[in-house]
Amino acid sequence: MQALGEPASGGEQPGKARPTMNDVARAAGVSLKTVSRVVNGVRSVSPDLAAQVQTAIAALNYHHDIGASTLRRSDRRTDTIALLLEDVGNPFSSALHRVIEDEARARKMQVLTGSLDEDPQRERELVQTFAMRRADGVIIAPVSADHSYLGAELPPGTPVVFVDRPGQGFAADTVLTTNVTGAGEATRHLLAHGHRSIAYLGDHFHISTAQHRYEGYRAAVTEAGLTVDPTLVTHGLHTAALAETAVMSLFHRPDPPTALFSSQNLVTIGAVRALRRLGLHRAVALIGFDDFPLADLLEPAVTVVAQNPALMGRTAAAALFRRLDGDTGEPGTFWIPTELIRRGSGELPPSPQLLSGRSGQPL
Amino acid sequence: MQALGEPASGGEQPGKARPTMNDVARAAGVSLKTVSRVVNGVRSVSPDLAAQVQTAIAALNYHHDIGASTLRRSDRRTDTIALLLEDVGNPFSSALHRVIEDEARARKMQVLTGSLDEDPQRERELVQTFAMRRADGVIIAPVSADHSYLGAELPPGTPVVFVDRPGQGFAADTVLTTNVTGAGEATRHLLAHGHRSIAYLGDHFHISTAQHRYEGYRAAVTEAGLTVDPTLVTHGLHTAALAETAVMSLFHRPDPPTALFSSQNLVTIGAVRALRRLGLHRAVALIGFDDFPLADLLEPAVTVVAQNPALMGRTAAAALFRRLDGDTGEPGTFWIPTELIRRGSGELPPSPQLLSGRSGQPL
DNA sequence: GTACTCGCAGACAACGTTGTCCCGGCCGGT
DNA sequence: ACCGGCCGGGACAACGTTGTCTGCGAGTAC
Repeated sequence: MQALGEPASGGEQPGKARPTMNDVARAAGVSLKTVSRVVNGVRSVSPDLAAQVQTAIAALNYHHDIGASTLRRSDRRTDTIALLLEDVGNPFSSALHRVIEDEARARKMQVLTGSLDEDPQRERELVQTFAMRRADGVIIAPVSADHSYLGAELPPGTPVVFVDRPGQGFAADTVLTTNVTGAGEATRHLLAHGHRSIAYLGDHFHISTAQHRYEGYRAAVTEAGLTVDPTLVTHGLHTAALAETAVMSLFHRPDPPTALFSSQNLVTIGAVRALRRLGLHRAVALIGFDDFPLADLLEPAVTVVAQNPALMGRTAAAALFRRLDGDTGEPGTFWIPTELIRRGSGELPPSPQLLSGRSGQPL
Repeated sequence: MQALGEPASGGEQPGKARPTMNDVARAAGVSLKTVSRVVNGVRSVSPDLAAQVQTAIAALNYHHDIGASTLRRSDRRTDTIALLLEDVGNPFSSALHRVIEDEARARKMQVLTGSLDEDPQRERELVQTFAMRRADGVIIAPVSADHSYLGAELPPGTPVVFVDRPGQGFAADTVLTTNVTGAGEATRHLLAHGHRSIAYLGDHFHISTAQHRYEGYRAAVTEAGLTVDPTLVTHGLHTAALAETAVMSLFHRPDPPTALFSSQNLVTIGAVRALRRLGLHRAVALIGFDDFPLADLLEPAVTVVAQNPALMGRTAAAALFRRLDGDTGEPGTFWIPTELIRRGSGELPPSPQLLSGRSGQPL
């Protein structure tokens, strides 16, 4: 077996460390600065000299040191953007990550990512770390309730973009889903199919998207001339398991709802599980906020209000790059629309069985 | 509205750039080196001097520059690890990413990620980029057929770990799923339920995991005293759509299989879609390699051979860190076992309807 | 023919930090 | 009282690169 990490090809002095521009200059018989010019593609070097330098670079297997370069350059660019997400492992975050990586690649920039896990402390730590690494810009799906710290942490002029949730106390471009509108549309869709008793299943209420989705639900119910029944509203459902138990208990009451609106992915899945266990999956209407893979293959297929993470990511990246290119206009908010995808679960009519339950018989 | 990116708090000279250790030293009335010592937590500084320095740091809002620090330090550590994945947006890759981020965090290291999209060229480019950024170590889910270039690209001694697939031409620690065994177990499970005609649905055959999973299928079929029917073997199914059409055509023949083994996530999903469309989802047995969310909520729930991306990621990170800590032993291969999860689709018996099809009637 | 310009290349300093060396003072032992 | 060792702290150089300035030779306009 080959020795560990041993270079396969030659071209290097055995005992020496990596070659520097100085070594290349010596080997090519030119000055250090000329090597620098060649490496940076400055056109003023004569072609034959440039060729000499290239030969020496290849012969010595020279590698440019971006760190040293960044230190010396006047613009101090690291060609790095910092990306702070809820959890790089979840589908929404990783979809954002992917498109932002693609946009960054087009500008020859690299992406440093970190997961926040709803922990404001972690958010600050990561911003600090990325600031020490001199990231050129920061895209944050914020978790903290106060972002005024960004002013002190980041060098003045560092572009920041908030995505998915608004930031507080720091003016920056912001990319948001039309949460109120989307949740309203879902709720109205259920109302239009005859439902009058629609339960709301929400994530922690301190999360701004959860607040807005609840607001959309509330507004739609109120517009329809109904009042929101507080016993049909649940907040704080952060996992599928919590959502499942919440839905189970909803249907152990004498007057269960005939439809569910769930404000988030995992909650929707928990709701599906609960309805299955109760045998009510064909009886209770369900619309979930945020699409998820295989929603179309469930029985019934799940109607959702789909977000557009790809467009959100592209928009956030574009906003960041515009700032990096020197735009210093007022920060703006970009609204990314949702799309109601009808698949079946949201089009179920109110179940007579459940309605009869209202007259007294528990399920 | 607040001006863009304007610092909220004071403590900085308006026209000046970020303060350096020199500024802090002047403000604290100590030498530059003492500031460095305090920042690096060297214990030999007297407590009161250290306090003075800390005060100055806070007053000036000083931020350490890791780039300059790295350049000067003798060990040249950047506390960065490079992670090259198939696609940071797919569930398997992002699961790996997440655990590796967590392990890195425990060592105060950051992760630079990039997606390869099955493109060997892209793999080389990213390795080059990350080498210029002097990543301390590299974890690669390889795509290239030849990794001897790593020897020239990376500084000698840089630890490399291959994950999910083996690397070629460069000796390094490797973390692999037991693909042959897992695929064999799935196939034997189908055989044990009476199936004699089991189709294999595979990804591009140049992908090593696809080869190994096919090998496990082939071995199990052969062991059972049967011969592999080449018309039941399909390679090159890289998307769900391709898999769907492949399965459709499998069942438009007079002697369709009674069971399917799909070698990959998207292929499994395509197969499920096809069986649904054919109305055969309760008639044809199916086992998929690699688990996926909601597999348990489909009808019937999908039996899978689950991989363990979390354990793979932890193992890869641990191997990398061991090298960073100085271990120079022979590189090894770590095998991560699979687990057969019985959910229903893999336990269906051969369908009489399909078997009768064999005597002549097309479906 | 001279002066001016322009293209090209090199010498030198500097980016912000840490490694190395050295100095001054304090301690304890004789 | 003197010496040796130790410890806290500072001066200086260096990491690998690029910005700036200067010099040289050739081309061009008068």
